[in-house]
Amino acid sequence: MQPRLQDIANELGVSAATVSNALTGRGRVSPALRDRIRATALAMEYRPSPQARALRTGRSGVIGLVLPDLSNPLFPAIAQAVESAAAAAGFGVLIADSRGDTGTQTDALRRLERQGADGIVLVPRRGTRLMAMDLPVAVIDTASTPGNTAASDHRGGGALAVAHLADLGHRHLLFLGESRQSLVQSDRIAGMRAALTPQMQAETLWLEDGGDIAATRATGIIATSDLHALTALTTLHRSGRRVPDDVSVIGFDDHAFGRAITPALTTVAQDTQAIAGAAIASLAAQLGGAPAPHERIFPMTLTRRGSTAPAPNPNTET
Amino acid sequence: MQPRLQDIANELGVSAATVSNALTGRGRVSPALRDRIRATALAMEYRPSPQARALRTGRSGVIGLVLPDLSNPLFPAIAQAVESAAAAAGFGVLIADSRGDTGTQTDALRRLERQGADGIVLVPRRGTRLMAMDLPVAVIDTASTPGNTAASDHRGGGALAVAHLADLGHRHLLFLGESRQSLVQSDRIAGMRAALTPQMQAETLWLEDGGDIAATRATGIIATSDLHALTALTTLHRSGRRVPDDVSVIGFDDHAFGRAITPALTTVAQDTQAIAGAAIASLAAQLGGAPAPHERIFPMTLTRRGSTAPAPNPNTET
DNA sequence: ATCCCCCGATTAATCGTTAAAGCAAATTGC
DNA sequence: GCAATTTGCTTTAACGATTAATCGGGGGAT
Repeated sequence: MQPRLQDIANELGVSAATVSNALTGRGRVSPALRDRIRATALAMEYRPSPQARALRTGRSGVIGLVLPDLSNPLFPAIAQAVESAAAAAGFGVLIADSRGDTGTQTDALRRLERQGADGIVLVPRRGTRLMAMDLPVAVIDTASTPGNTAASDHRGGGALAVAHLADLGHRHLLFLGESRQSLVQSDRIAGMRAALTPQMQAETLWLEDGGDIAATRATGIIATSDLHALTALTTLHRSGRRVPDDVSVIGFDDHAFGRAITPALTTVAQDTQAIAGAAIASLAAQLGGAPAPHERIFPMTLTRRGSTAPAPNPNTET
Repeated sequence: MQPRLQDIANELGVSAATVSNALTGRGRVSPALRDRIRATALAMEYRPSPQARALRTGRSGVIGLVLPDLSNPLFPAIAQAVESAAAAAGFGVLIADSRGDTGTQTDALRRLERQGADGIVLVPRRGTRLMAMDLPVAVIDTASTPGNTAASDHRGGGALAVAHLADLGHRHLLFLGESRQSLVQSDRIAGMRAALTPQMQAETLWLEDGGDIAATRATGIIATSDLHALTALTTLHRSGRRVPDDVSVIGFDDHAFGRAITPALTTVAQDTQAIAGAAIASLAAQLGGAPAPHERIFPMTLTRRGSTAPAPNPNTET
């Protein structure tokens, strides 16, 4: 059986309370005894019972992570970052996948609460209305979301992509989104639009409307995600246009497959580490009694790979 | 404050133990009182404290999930399936990402144990040696792994892919793997090899060795994952070979991007739901005192999409 | 020498739930 | 009709940690 606090106490002829004080460093224990206690605790491979500690202190050391859909390539990166930030802060991470549905999302939040999570990191399903919870919550979405805690500067990211293509001499762009409902996507496209120079023009194609990517005459395509960039890239290939020779393509979020394809995908990435860290820090602060820190926005970075190149000579076009 | 068992007891003038018995249905309570108790518990929105229950019963209702790498497109699907199977069985899921490293994997296992997981679902890093744990563990890997609990029939999956190409008249195949160390990959390729008909020939290319995919004269390529299939597909496109007109390509695991590309990727998928369900069932059985059920192997299924077509006419080749 | 204070430890009370034992009343068996 | 169960509920005692309250004693100040 696992040794308990009392076992260590018996071993040294002291009380369990003293052992607790020595290990947590909170009470008053003489330095000499403290060291002896720590040494024997180590020797006996003592592990405090998380359940007992949780019961007494009201803190489980576990936070919940609610994601819209793990099978969407966008989210595992966030999950990974949150997990590692949480682990670094001494928290475990309970996951819950809301599978797209906002109802399931509510269930997931309730379930995590029931399971004793100390706080929750929520990546909200689009169109979610935050319900009142008696747990600290950190929201990762966009600056446009009320109650948002940490997010990337999606507009700035969009601007980065446009600036990159502008530098390469592109004048005619296509912005590729999937759903107008997604705040992240519309923020990115808003940023793109705002960064256009007077010499440039751009059209926007929403995949939810249908429409043929290959029909465009744009020389640069910026998709709101790597997934749609991939669609663009393969569709273009198939219709005989070459990437990046004829058309340049940029994606978002730096998914693994972007490096697996030929040409590799130029992409605008989030600093998921920083965002996850900020979310966890916000929870930790709230748990420590501090008010929720204000929203933090992190810049995105563009990674240039093979899918972008200087615009083709206009003379050979038309 | 949350109502406690005692609060409900006071409300009805009974003892806390009776309330506990009524709610869990374990002790002896008259049906009439049981219903009254349940009704008031509902009315007072009573939620049992997971920590107190865990402390008393020694069961936390949480299982750990250890994955090699969430950023690898292969694993989120498994995570999602495990999460939903666990939720259905009333378990929460604590995730831990071992980030490739076997050392981190060991740490992750220890951490989950410390955090009070009742059991663990482990998708082992290649080359992992299972250490003895005093927790029930379910392993999801391959039938070739000693101690495996649930897995796909990877050999059978490989055979399916070969049979599909054989049906389409392909005679010369290329098998594309990444690492020989991966049991999953080598099992899949072994299955492919075994399914070759006498008229067929095949070469194997391991990406860890380097080598040019486009250099092959095979008319059918089977990659051990969608990711490598994607590499093959785009590399072929780039070198002027058309998919599926000149070369057919098959991947594994049915990742989301396989449907986003043009042509959509024919792929061999695992029944992740069934596997996750079996893993959770195994843990539940072990927690219930039963011996670990024997290994379960689930068939894979091939989904035909646009990347496979009849072999080109040999006359036009050469 | 006396008083006081603070250090260093102990005691005891909780946290909320459940398992086991106990006990009176109601029911059964013969 | 009386002993033997069964029923329905209560009491008691943990589970393993934290923490407020307490207490003895050594040392410094007066």
